[in-house]
Amino acid sequence: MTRYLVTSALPYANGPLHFGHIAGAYLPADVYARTLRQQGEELLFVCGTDEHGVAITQSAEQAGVAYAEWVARWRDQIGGTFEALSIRFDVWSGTSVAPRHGEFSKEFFRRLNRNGYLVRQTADQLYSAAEGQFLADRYVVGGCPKCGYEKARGDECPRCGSWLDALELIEPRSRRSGAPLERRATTHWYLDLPKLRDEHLGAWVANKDWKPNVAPFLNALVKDTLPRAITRDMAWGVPLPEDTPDYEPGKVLYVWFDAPIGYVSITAQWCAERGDPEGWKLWWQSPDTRLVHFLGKDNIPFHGFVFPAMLYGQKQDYVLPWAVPANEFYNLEGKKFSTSEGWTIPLEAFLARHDPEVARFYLLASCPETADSEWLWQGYQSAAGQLADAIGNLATRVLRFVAKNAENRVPAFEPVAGAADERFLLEQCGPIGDPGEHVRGFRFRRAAEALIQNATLGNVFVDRMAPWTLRKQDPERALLVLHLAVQWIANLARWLAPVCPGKAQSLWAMCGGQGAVADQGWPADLVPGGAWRPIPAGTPLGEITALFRKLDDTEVAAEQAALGQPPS
RNA sequence: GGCGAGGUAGCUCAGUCGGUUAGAGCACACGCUUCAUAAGCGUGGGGUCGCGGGUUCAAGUCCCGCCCUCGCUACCA
Repeated sequence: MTRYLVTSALPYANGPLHFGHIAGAYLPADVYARTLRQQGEELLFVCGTDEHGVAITQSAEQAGVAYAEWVARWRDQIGGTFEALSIRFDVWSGTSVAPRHGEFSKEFFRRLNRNGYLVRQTADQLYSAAEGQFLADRYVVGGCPKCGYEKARGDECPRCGSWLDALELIEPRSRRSGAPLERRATTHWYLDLPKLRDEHLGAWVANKDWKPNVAPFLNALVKDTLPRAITRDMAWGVPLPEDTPDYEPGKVLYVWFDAPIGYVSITAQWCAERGDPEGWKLWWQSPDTRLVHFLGKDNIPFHGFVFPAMLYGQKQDYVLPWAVPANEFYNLEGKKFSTSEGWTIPLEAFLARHDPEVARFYLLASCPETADSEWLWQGYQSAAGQLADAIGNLATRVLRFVAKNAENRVPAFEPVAGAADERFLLEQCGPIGDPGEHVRGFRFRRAAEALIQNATLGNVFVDRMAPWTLRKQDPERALLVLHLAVQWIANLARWLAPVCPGKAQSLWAMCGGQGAVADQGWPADLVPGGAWRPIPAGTPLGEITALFRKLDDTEVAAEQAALGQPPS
């Protein structure tokens, strides 16, 4: 049986997440996972923080905190963000704490080496004796060999724009400490991407059905690929296996290499916690698995080529990604999100004034599927209005009417007497959308539209039937109509559950539904006489409340005005 | 510089293999309705499809050139 292994790009444990990240790699994945699960699929949703790398060591040192504590802080902080937004992984961990992460990473390295996909190369790099480490190009400053500018960076000169090799800089020094640097030879391991491409990955990439915004980019990348270094001289990370030929201490696996292996080790953690230490193999090495990587476009090279190459190079029947729904970038009111400049929406402030479930809907409805898109406060206002007017108001107008005129219970339904009205609802009030189909096709904006479309269909039905008129002229028929309307709203709750889980639960309960709405399956058989009516006749309604609050213009103006204020 | 993506209604965006009069939502205008969160339903106005040329019976769609926006350019994850 097919099973789905869903991942979201591991966030780097060095700063907060903002709505741009959420809209790109996390919320769509969560909605996908919830939808498929509600449709009965077997699915595992894994994520955790990416916790190695030099950027983390520098930030931790600057903060005067041990590396492990620094990443734990961000792991908890980011985990809290997901929790607040109801983004729920089956397992949330991190690459420095998943119990077998080091073991898996070393094993990946060993097998790649044994299978002939690693090469060693020695090259000069700039070494800081004062800091006791080699420095990445971007952490080096010095004189530009082209224009003489004194503060050129190791990768690029900000004045003349030339591309630079850090070794060409005049009097190179550390950007942080200003300490002078020396050339020193170091030997590193490289992943032989050209070889992996020629054996299998090139054809795999060329034949895969990528999203149209991904295919040209990825094919160009694969064509020009070079071997890529996978080790670094530093202390924080997964050490090289000691049984490596010509082993030298002091080297760790480069963070980009061990990070995606986190998907595997975190899966193994979940399995082990359930008493099945070898269960990860079923998820990673069975042809029945569909591996789905959600990510932002910055991660396309890794998930579309490099990590698949690492998996293939194991020769252990690892599955390669089945789908890589890569989203573009998400901006805020016309500019990039920038935490340092205050051009962001701080989560605590947002939660104090707004509803995270409305944010989920709006982020989904505006998600950067095919092109960059943006958060607009007016758009958020409009989305809240759509939810309140189309869904919330449909519920209250129908349910309050039932409460007043039908003893607050789901009225009875006579299939024969009600057949014409059922047919009218399902066939004459507009096309029925299926948000689930759109979600499966990674068309999240369409899924949000389909949700509203189905709510509108309910409103059309109520308007055409006018139960307030029928009540006086044909009370029995009015009850049939109300029965159908309540059942339709109960289905709306089921469609809504992956996007706004809490609201959907409230809506379900208002209709008299028992248990968790996410356990009620997906609406199906929406044809006259079909089994699409989930609530038994006679069920008492739950408490009826307004589901969604709308924003007025002054709130929107205040939010817009708050942008760009540096964080206090 | 190189590579890639994009430019369609006031706003956000669809538009399949070239094929009827270029679509949707929001916003706006008018009408209907009064059950409901001043909500709902219906109708309508609104577009030189970035600019110029070409191919074709036919171009938003294919080809060439130009303008503009954005991203990447690999040891930053």
